[in-house]
Amino acid sequence: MARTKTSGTVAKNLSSAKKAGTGGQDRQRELTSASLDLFAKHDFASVTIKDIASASGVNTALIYYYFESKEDLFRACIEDAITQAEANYDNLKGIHAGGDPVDLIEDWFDTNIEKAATIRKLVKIMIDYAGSETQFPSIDRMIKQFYDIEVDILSTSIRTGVENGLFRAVDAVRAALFVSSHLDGIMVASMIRPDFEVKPAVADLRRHLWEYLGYGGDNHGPGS
Amino acid sequence: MARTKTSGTVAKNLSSAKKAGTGGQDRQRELTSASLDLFAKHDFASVTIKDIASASGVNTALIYYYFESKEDLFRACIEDAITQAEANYDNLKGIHAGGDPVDLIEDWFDTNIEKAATIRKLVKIMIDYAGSETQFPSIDRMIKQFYDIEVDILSTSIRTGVENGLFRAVDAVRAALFVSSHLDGIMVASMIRPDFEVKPAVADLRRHLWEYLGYGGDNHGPGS
Amino acid sequence: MARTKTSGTVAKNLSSAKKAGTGGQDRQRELTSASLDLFAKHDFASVTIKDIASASGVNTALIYYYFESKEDLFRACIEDAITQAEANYDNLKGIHAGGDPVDLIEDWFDTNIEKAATIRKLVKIMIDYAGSETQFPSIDRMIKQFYDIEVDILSTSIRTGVENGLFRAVDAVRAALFVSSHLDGIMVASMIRPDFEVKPAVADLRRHLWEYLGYGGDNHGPGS
Amino acid sequence: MARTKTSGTVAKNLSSAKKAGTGGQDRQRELTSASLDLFAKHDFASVTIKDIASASGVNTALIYYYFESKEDLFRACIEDAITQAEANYDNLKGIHAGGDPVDLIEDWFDTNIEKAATIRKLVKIMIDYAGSETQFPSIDRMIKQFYDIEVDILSTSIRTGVENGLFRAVDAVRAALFVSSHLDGIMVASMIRPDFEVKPAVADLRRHLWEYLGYGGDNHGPGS
DNA sequence: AATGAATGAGGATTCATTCAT
DNA sequence: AATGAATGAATCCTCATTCAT
Repeated sequence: MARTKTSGTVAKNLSSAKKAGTGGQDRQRELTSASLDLFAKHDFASVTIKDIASASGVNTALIYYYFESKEDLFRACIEDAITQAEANYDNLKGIHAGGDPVDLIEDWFDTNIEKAATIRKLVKIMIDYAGSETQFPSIDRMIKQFYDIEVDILSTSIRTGVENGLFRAVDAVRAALFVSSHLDGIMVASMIRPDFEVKPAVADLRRHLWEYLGYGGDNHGPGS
Repeated sequence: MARTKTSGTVAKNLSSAKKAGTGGQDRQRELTSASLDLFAKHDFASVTIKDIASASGVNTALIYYYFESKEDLFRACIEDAITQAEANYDNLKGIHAGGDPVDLIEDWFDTNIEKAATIRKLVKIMIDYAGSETQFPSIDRMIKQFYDIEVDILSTSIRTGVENGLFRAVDAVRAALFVSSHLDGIMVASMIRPDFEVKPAVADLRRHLWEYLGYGGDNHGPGS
Repeated sequence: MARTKTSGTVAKNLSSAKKAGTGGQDRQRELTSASLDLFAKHDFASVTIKDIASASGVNTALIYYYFESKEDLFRACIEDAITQAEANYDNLKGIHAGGDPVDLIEDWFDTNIEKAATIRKLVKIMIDYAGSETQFPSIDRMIKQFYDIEVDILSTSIRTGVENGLFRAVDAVRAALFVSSHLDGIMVASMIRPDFEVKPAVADLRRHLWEYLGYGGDNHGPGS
Repeated sequence: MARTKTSGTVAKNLSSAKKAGTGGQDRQRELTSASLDLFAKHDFASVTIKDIASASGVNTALIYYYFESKEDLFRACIEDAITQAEANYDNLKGIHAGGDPVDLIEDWFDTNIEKAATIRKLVKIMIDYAGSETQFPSIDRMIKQFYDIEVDILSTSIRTGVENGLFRAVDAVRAALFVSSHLDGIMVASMIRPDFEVKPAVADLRRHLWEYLGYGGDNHGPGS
């Protein structure tokens, strides 16, 4: 059964192009990109505007030309990160529309392994956001939407598989939620624990899922 | 099957005391406790010494009488939190030494539901620590040890169950790690996602585990 | 007794032009005018170039096309304001050259009531200038000249009236100075005090003057 | 007719005592005093916290120990200045309660000559306040009250004098307002005009008033 | 003539930390 | 053991000004 590696087709933006033509648009992305990296590594308060400016190779004041405040930049970062992540998922949905649910789930795992670094950043930044003083309704909405999409992709596939008689009759939403939150756990564990590795953990989760769904465990070996 | 509630026996922590006086010990705990709450809510850099002083009802300068620096206080906090969490596990081990592995695992779940708030704080603070500039070997050691204990408790029980023929023959360590990181995921999900609830999620994890271990799914309903 | 309204003939200012093009002249006046309003409302340091640009509907950088610096623009503003005010007085002198001193003084009062807003701005901006770090000899000269003209107009008229036997024998310069500084007081009072009104205050000053000069108090009621 | 020079009896606070005992109270006054001088010379926006700190010989941060913000300090300054000025007037009223109105008015002029520097500062700072963005109801109230007191002192004396047959029958309030706003004019003129001097101007105002009130012009010579 | 983008200098404010008491 | 006062070093943000187009 051919597993389509879709990684190549996923969004390719975010390159640090310096003045490529569109003017400020590029600079703006440059800045959010650099910020995202920093915010994903340290927390909001620890990252200084100067840090971001240095990382982007621009003057501190320029950041205020593009963003109203540090918080505004932070918000733009989360928005970017989520938008990106959602794009991955949309892409997945597009490719596998009406296709094999097994394929889609396999691709979902592949994508998450491949984009592990990005997802980790997103999870980290979301945790910080959750603990931050000021909340933005727009961000709240996006976060909810992001997880809704994730759970939707998985639960829909599972349900389809169940209906097709491929999988055991399970509660599709509950299973999806289980997988989704486990993935969060993997990201966090990889932040906290010394030698916790994402890849094998995701592979293990995949194996568990197939077993749980009662789907033949032949060719679903460790993806690495 | 009686489930022993072990929550009553909480650990007596001990941190980098500067003075040995009994009165000071109390103050010190007061301070670490207040700090832990704050550090668990916001991140290290966002919590100011003044915040901690206010929350503890003392003067800012007094904190420096008990702790060398903000970082020192932070370290003491993590130490406290971990020590406390470990005490829970030690307690568990003590009570079920040589006993029924099913009982122990059940109790482990109960404890985690009961102490969810504390565990969450610990996870949050560990994430912040992971992203912090300065690392302390002592903390690194404690974090590793904490997870080792957790995995040890679970894997030992599973292995015993397998040996006793209670459970299916599974890789005990791998299963333990799976459960452990899933629990992290639950804590994080409860931070990030709007209406994610810890209790049902833990109950679900418990159900999964029993099913995975092939252990009869009769009396293991949602634990309150 | 016909009171000639001189208000129609406002001065055509001219400031430190950088370019002589007719179009530029307009823009320049636009800028000084907008600036004058802002400087009259707030103080030099509080008014930003961006404020002025916004108020004039132009780009920030354009201001530097017409003026060398913010200070230069400020100087141009004062110059404009003074030039304008002086023009009013010159006009007055022209109209009443060799005429009735009573008429001239009456017209002086009328003008000051009519142009109260402008005079207020000028007074305010002069106060700011007085407290500013950098002084410009040209401005110093203009301020002195402005007050000299004012006092000259009044004192000349008074002296003429005295010589003609219309007024009591008073020290003309001292009386002029009295009136002139009282007018400043009225402008300032109208800035500071909640319900101080310029018109009645000027009317009162006028009445005082006539009484002081011993000039019949029949038709000199509240102007307008 | 003995003119009581009351200047000695007027408030003697505001000395720049460095840590004299009351603790922070002194420091606070020290800071407002230094600030008042600066705010009276330049405008709010031009005076930097650093300037104030330097002038007071303290660290910049200390200012924020005593005041919430620059604005708060500014407010405290105005309050101090007005309180001081009102104290002068209260003093005046106390001394001349039920006494000779001529004496009181004379003393009022003397006080204003003597405290000219202080009054000037107050007027200057009030003008700046009037043009400032944020208004404080407390300050608004104080300013109104200050002028009310001033006008009250003068008008009451005038009215008494009229009733006693000492003065011509004039509109007491209008006359008081005239004098009061003329004094403002003197202060402002002394800021703006190169060689305008306060003392002779006040002396001139005094002479005018007596003449206007029809009060014998013998011994009321130039006070300087 | 006009603008978007970029920058250096500075300004208000905060914060961890110390010191004298 | 506890506190008020004091400070140096950041940090965020603004602003006048310039440059390329």
